Amino acid sequence: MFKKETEYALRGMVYIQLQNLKERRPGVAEIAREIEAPYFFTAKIFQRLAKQGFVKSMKGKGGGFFIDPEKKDLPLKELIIAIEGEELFIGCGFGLKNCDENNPCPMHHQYGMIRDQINQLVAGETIQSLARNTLSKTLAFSRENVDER
Amino acid sequence: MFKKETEYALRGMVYIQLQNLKERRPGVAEIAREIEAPYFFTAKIFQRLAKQGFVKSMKGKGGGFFIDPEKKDLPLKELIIAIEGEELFIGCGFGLKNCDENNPCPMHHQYGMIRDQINQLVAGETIQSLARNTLSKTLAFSRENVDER
DNA sequence: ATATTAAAAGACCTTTTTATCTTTTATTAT
DNA sequence: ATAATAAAAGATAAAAAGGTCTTTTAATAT
Repeated sequence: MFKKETEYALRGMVYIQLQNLKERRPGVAEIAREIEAPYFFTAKIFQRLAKQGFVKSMKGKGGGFFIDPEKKDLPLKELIIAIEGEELFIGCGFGLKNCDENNPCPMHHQYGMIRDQINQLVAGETIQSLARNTLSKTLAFSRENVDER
Repeated sequence: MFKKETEYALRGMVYIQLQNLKERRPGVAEIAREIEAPYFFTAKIFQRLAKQGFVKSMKGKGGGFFIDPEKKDLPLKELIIAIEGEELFIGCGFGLKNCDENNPCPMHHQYGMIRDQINQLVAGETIQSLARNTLSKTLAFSRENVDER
């Protein structure tokens, strides 16, 4: 569905957000290790995202990445479009350039529903909301490790 | 969503089926022209699909491609998997290798619904059913051209 | 028979995606 | 000040996707 670059970016952004909530600023080495992505590729991706303002960074000792609090509720869609373009969100399943209601491809209706659902997902979720999902899942999971006697 | 190769294959297969219904066997040149795909790339794609049995072909004068009547109700999924693999139908939206109910990615639930819908579409439709869609649309469209006085 | 037609085979090329590495610049703890 | 740390920049390279071309094989109409 998404490109590798997008997957790494999403995983990394959620990881950064989770660490930021603990008052930490992870560096590339930590991010790459935790999200299981190649170090240099991860570096390049976040360098680009920093330049585009999706993430902030600090150089030097104690430096690392953090998410601008003003941007933490930005829909995933904006981030994904910045990385891989909007083809997935507007394109035709058959690859036709002029597929619409008046000139529909053979899957027009069925594919339209899927595309709508994809749009709904990425427009509705944010890095913040995904981090919260993880947090509540982790909490639920760690509860199983609680000694309940 | 799909790879270019898959898009061309789907468009071409539906075109072949539509022509077969008119007792015609289109050649590569005609198919490529009609589906607006590069000639040699189209040739390669259908050569491969012929080898895999998704389509039959005849060489020489009057030759061309046609769909084995026994295969015309084969789900699109089989065709698509043969071309680009099954990643789209089983993979995690975050790109995690071990994403499941017990170890879900932050989008697990939401993405699962989309993946299910994709699977439903490609498992339910066939080249035959898509050709029928086109036919009924074309009919509806050409009706507008009918002089109704 | 043979000329013509059309697919099969496979070598080759280009672009995009994915990944790696080196050098430079900025920051901070000491 | 300076040593250590970490991101920025940018060159390079490997792999996959997308596309092109030439030669060979098979079929058929004449």
